[in-house]
Amino acid sequence: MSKDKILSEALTLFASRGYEGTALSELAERVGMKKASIYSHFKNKEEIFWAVIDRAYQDEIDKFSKGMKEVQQLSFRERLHFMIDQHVHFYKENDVNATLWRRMTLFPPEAFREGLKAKLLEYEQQFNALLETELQVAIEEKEISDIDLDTGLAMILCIVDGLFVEYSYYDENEFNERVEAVKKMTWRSFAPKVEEG
Amino acid sequence: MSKDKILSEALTLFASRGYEGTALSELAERVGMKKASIYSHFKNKEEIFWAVIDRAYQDEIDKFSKGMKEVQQLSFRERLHFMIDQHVHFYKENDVNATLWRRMTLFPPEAFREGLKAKLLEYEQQFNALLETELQVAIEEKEISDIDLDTGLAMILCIVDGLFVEYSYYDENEFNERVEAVKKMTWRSFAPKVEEG
DNA sequence: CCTACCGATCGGTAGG
DNA sequence: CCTACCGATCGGTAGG
Repeated sequence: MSKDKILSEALTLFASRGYEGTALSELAERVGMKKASIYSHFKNKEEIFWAVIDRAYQDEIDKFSKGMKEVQQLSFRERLHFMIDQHVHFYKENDVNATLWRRMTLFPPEAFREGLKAKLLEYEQQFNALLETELQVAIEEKEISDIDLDTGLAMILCIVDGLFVEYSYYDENEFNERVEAVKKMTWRSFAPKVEEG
Repeated sequence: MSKDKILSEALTLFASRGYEGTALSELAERVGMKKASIYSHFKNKEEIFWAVIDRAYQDEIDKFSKGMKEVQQLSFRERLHFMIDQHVHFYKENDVNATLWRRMTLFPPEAFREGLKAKLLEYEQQFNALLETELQVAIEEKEISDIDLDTGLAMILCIVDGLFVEYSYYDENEFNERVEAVKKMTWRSFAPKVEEG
């Protein structure tokens, strides 16, 4: 269907050039139609934007929650590393989606700032709920130090956000080394003080 | 001088709307002249861009190295917290400079990509050299665990990058709490395992 | 530093 | 899904 084709080409363009930087004439050319014909599928450019965003958002949510179900039986340390890896994997495999997300989080088109912020907080809440349970169980079972939940949560989110940024400005090898370093250090920050890791 | 005024207004605009998103007509209006008059100070838009970038780069370098000199006598734990605070302070006080820098790093205008990358690596090398010395001394004096230098470096950079992202999407109170949480956890990741912090 | 202008391109519409 | 447009705005120039 050409509506899908419009959305997937728009995703690529919005991610690489931004919203205002994307011309509908170029979008049309990639899809293989004239610019005016786009308007028989979408009301205007803004409607295309939100359709693209909604799709990218659902993709991210689905992949993350599916992944976490697969590692329930592992230790907290392993689940922590898995969580970080999974985000990294997302940046790599799904480069366009992640780039769009990154761009729209950091530099939203002025008019869409509020709407995008709402979507982001929605995602964070789902992520937080999941993480909070993880931490609580790990503390109760003495897998990690008795850390304040919000403190531990803030740390993991900060790490994930930091790697998110760094992915786009280091080359693959350098980035992979950084991921391993950060996983190691992050575990150290959670580990019970008495045992040496 | 109106050349300075052009540069400082251009900084604000490039940071908040990006290069292509900034219209010379708006720049002129903010400066208080007509668009055509800008061309008596600069050859074209591109020349304004590089003048702005060069200035922002020098500012960032100067402020960071000046700050670090003032805390040489403190403990590593305090210097670590100071470094994080200083970056946070930089985002807050000097929001425009930092925002421009990050935007141009992550989403450079296509034509300027190579030139910008060179500037970034230059900055990172200076930052790394400084951090490396900090870590080495702290390890030798047994203030922190015997951690691989690159690993420790990667951790601090990741934290700083993560907080940068988060600064733009949390409100002030929430953000400040996250900074404190992250400082605490980051210190835990460096601390010798035997002493409880 | 200004007025007056240029060609190119933007998002969007009319009408088929 | 097309041709043929629209007004608005872009970066930049001529000439004073």
